[in-house]
Amino acid sequence: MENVYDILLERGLIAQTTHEEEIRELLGKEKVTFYIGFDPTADSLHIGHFLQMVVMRHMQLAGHRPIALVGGGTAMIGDPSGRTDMRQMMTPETIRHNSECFKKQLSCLVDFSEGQALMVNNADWLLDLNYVEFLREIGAHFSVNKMLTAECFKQRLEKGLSFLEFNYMLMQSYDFLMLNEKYGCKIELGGDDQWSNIIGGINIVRKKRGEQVYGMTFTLLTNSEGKKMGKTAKGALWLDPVKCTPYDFYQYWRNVDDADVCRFLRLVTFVPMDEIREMEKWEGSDLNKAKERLAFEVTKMVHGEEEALKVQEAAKAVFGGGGNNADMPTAEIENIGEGMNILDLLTVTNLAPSKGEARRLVQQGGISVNGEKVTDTAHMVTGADFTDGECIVKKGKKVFLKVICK
RNA sequence: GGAGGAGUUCCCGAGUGGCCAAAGGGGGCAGACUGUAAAUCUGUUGCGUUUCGCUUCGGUGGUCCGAAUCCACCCUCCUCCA
Repeated sequence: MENVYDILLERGLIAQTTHEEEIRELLGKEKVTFYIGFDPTADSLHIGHFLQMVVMRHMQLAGHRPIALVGGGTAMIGDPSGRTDMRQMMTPETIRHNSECFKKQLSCLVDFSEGQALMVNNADWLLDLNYVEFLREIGAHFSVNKMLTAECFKQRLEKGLSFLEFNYMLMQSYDFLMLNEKYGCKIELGGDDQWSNIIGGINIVRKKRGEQVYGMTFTLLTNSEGKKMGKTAKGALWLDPVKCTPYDFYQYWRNVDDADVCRFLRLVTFVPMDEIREMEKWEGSDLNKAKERLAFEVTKMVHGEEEALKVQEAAKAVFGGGGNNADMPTAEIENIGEGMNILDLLTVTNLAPSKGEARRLVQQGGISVNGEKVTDTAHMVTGADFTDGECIVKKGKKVFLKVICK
């Protein structure tokens, strides 16, 4: 069987490793327990976490044992790495709720059955720590001088960094120590912004237990311009279908830049490399096929095959014209009565956030009703526009909405 | 604790009494071109009952016919000193 390290490398997932050769050898010869941490700062994971989940799956498929560490304890502190502002403090209740949500979402790629993967919460050991003891045991091994030079604090040193957050690195390092002690965890994985925190953990495990452990970070999802991915108009690209509908999720991937398709196929899907290499030769509008594949594969993993097929059909119907539009996004309105002004229709269906914007959209020719462009802001939409109680409103080129009249 | 400096619309940033719903850039949205791509060009980007009205420049009060702009107090952040 191919070494999973080579697979990760080939797919472009690996950003940095502490000991390349040793890690590769270790992964090739035995079942290794490794961990990735997730801080429960929201009630859903997003696409950035998804990449970590993909890595866990690659590792699990290769026979290794993942530990998903939920940062119930560290979330009480807030990770300052690479951030320009302080995180909002979270209440213990929120953190607990969020952790529960994570568990469900992680299960879509990671198999937690029969101890093949573990899920633990660092609140279990962090919350009961004794301050003085902790300082003596762990704090003594960290050099402030060194920490201050760490890349992850750089921005914060200009803006201000509270002592609370400064301690985050110690907490996360302690996690590794505990996981190593309890479960024999040997590798810590994480996003590339976690590099400093991971190094801290490795050092403390070596100092306290005399054991050599390893760290590896993964590429952050960025587009060809180096910007962070996963931001949509509505916010982050959440995995939760309520916070980001499967249709929107699919469309997001369907619309990535030409320059990014193949890289994303490598990073976030399990499409065999042979196929991807073939797609890399495609050019021009042929790339649309690759984008379709990407969108379908990712949606399938997150929302299931059935849902992925549905939204794919919906997308084809909508953009291809005709066909089944049963799964197009919809909005309901109460009663059309004697007709409704187009501006009102746009605002009540949330296609436009305000009347002013609705007016602008109409004036600039961005709105169509049943395929007919509407340019008059006084236009009335009447019962005659509804067939079987349905009416299709299009905003711009890509946003379709089926309005249902009850 | 002391001395300075700053807080403007989604973001950066100009604006130091009326011509300010506030320059410029970024981002967003829409139009043209296309391939549901990129680049480019054009328009637009507080809210509304839209040749007009209303709300907004950290907060609260004040001066003035009139305040983002002046005054007082407060809050937050930054820099230097302790």
